[in-house]
Amino acid sequence: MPQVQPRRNTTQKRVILQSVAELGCHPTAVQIYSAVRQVLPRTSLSTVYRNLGILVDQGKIKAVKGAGSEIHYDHNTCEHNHIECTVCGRVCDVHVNPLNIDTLDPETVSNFIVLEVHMNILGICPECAEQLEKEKLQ
Amino acid sequence: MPQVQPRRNTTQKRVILQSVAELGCHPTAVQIYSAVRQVLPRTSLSTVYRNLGILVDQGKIKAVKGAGSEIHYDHNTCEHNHIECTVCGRVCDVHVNPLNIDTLDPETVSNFIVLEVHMNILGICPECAEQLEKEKLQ
DNA sequence: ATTCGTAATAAGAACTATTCCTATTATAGA
DNA sequence: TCTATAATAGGAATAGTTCTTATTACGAAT
Repeated sequence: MPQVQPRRNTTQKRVILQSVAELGCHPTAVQIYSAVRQVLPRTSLSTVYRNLGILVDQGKIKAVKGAGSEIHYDHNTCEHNHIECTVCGRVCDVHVNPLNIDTLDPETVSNFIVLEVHMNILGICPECAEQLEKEKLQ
Repeated sequence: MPQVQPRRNTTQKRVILQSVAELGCHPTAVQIYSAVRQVLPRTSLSTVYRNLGILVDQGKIKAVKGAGSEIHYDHNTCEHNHIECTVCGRVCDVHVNPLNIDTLDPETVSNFIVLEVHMNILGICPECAEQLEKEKLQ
């Protein structure tokens, strides 16, 4: 059976968790790394990645995969979905009624046991839409 | 304005498209590469990636991003969603009523212009579920 | 408070999936 | 058939993430 590892409460781990919460808008590992280094300048990127993994395992944050290749981290662990700007890559929250897992007909899900439903919406954020409008007029 | 490049109809491109269709269940670039090399043994992986990109641009296939880090390719370009096995990584089709983009309240989508809605379901496929059952009994 | 075992760290190497580069090949139009 | 150049094979480069290892520092037990 899987051992529960002891977990030390290090400064790095605390600052990393705090940075994810304070940055708010779904930062990437590198953005979190930059924020953490303003407080603890000797922090390494691998420490950031390792602790993000631990925090995800502990359910304290969530990892969000979008259209891009980077993983974003979310301090809001309540069930919700995301919308991503195809221009600037920004990720925002969306609260649409989730599909009720239990009402899914087994045949429509190829007889899979359904665990999680993720909805990812692609779009253009208001700022980028405005910018595109300006460029069109010139 | 964007130039339309001339496109040559090469053997590699034809075999790559055919492989995506014949492999059926959402192959990755490496799986397509293996299949193509059974017909054209000197094909390079970069040729596979380049042509997959062209075929996606031309709307002949679709790229599907799941929970894993590899991109899967889908010969079915009709709108549908996917379910992915968290054990073996297999991707299958799912036909659930899509969210109607036009009925979304602007405020719930942070005033984004909505372009596409992707639903990705995570679960356990029947084969892996059976395997896990067996292991549990031992 | 001090000691000590070991979890966590910093630094950078390694890895994986994908994209880019360049000399060579082969397609399609003349 | 000839020719211009798009596409190819092969491999280097890149980006994001994970792994390795010597060193540091947390916290339990003295």
